[in-house]
Order: sequence, then structure tokens, then C-alpha cells
Amino acid sequence: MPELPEVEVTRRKISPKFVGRTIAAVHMTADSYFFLTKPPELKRRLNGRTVAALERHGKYLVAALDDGSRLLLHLGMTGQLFVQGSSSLRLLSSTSRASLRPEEQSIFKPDSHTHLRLGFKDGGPEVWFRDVRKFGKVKWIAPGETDERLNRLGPDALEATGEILWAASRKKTVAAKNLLLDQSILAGVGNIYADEALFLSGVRPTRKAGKLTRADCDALAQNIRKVMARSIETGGSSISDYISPDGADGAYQDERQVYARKGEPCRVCGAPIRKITLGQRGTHFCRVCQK
DNA sequence: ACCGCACCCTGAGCGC
DNA sequence: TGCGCTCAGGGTGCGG
Repeated sequence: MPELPEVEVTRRKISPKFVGRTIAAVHMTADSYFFLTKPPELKRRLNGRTVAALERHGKYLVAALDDGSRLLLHLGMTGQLFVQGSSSLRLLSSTSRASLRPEEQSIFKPDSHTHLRLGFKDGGPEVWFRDVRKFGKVKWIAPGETDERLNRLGPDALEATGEILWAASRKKTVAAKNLLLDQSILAGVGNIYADEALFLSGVRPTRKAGKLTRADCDALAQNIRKVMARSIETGGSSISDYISPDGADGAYQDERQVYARKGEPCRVCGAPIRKITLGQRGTHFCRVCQK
């Protein structure tokens, strides 16, 4: 599940093989709600454009194009943006991987989930966007136009401050975790890092946001920045030339304190990690360490 | 205005 | 061996 760190790692990996190249071919799967811009229009808009930059806003990637338009990409839950020819074992399930001969395992061919394929004038490797569950999004933004999705985003989570959380949480009855997941307050925090930051800050996910102290807000902001920066570091070093579809499956898993550790002992006090559902999301915490 | 919740989708994993 | 069920959660939108 790509959260800010996974998206940032993707951006860094893809940029050198995307920025500066001129799009000469656009292939797409059948229209679906994955395409906020319909495939025929997308093809028309992208063809011939040169990619000027690849930026990130929260969990969104935005490619700036040479005519002033922009291509918005959101990875959703299972989105993967990668370069053709990447050795990409993680792109296949373990079962389908097992059916391949060893020499085939490093080659990924576009499948029914590979919704967008960008070819380039230089004839080099294509850039592919694959998304099994189609929770991801692709949208072309006209020159000078803004996008409601981007407009709604709060400050990037890497720039989180206690002041932001303090101001946003006053008199709110929403659970502290749901406050962290609100992209209009901080952009980029997802389920995993919300649970981790709450644990490191000693805040129970269910606590009402209005009951957070200023010190809690400072701790949360600091820990959000900390877990994200650390994840980008480890993700960047462990992900060589493929992109894992599962944040919990990356190098950061070794440092997880609570996420997906239901029933396992808390690393601080030994009490079993609890799992509840909050805001439709699996939520993990330690009853002893988080008040 | 705020908040809880249903929904979009597919594959993995599990019990029988 | 295979079927049916549950779970995973980012983001949108609706109803209370």
C-alpha cells in the first residue's frame, strides 16, 4: 500500500528514466474509473510531449509536461510505476512466479493489469503503470488548470509540525488516527505510518483528536517525519529496480513496532499488540504504551 | 461542519 | 482439490 515513502521512492527511481524523454506511444487498457481522463483523450494529450519534471504531492505523483500540462498519477492501493525491463519478481504473485522458469522470472510482460504504457521517441525502455485493483488514478491536467484533488491536500507529511496538528485537532471528536489519515491536514500519511507514529508518540489511535495535548501533537509530527524519512532511506536501499506493491513487505517491515503485529509482544513492554477496526482500517496499538 | 460508513476492485489466505 | 468466505485500504461521496 503505497504511502508517502513508497511514492517518494518510486519518484526517485523513475525520474532518471522518465524526465527529459519525449512520449511517442501511449497504450492503455479498456476505459474504467482508473482513467479520470478517458484513454482516447489521454493518448492525444500525451503523445509528443516531453516530460519536464516528476514531482510528488502527498501520495500523488505529478509529471510536468513541456506544454505546461500535467499528468497526475495516484498509485492507490496496488499501483506500481516502473520501467520496462526491470527485474520485477514482486510484480508477480508467489504462485504465478513458481510456474516460471528461472530465466523468465526476471522478465515482466505487460498483463491485463498494466493499464498505462508510455513509449518514447528515443526507443528506450517504456514506463509502465500497473494496478491490479484499479484504486489508482490517471488524469491529464490542462495548462494553467488546477485539480481539486491536489488543491485539497494539506502540507506534505515530511513537513509535519506540531502546530499543524494542534490547530487541526482543536474541538474535534474524530479519532486521533483518523485525523492523521485526513489528507487535507497532512498529505501522505497512510495506515501503516499512522499506526507507527501513534505508537512512537504514546497516543492511542482511538483518542479523540480534541483531547490531544500540544506535546502529543509535537511528538506525533516529529514521529511522522521520523518514520517516513527512515522508510524512504530503507526503501531506497532495498528496492533496487522494482517497486514492491506492499509497504509492509519492504525493508521497513523489520522496524515496524505495531503494524501487522497483532498478538505479538510489544517491543517496549511485552504486552500483546491489539488490533481493532477504526475508520474502516485495521488499526494496531499497544494498550499499555498508548494512552 | 463534522463524522461514520459504504463502495470501487482483485488476489491471497484460510477453513471445510 | 476447490469452493466460498474474509481481509487488505486510498480516496470519494453520501446520509445523519
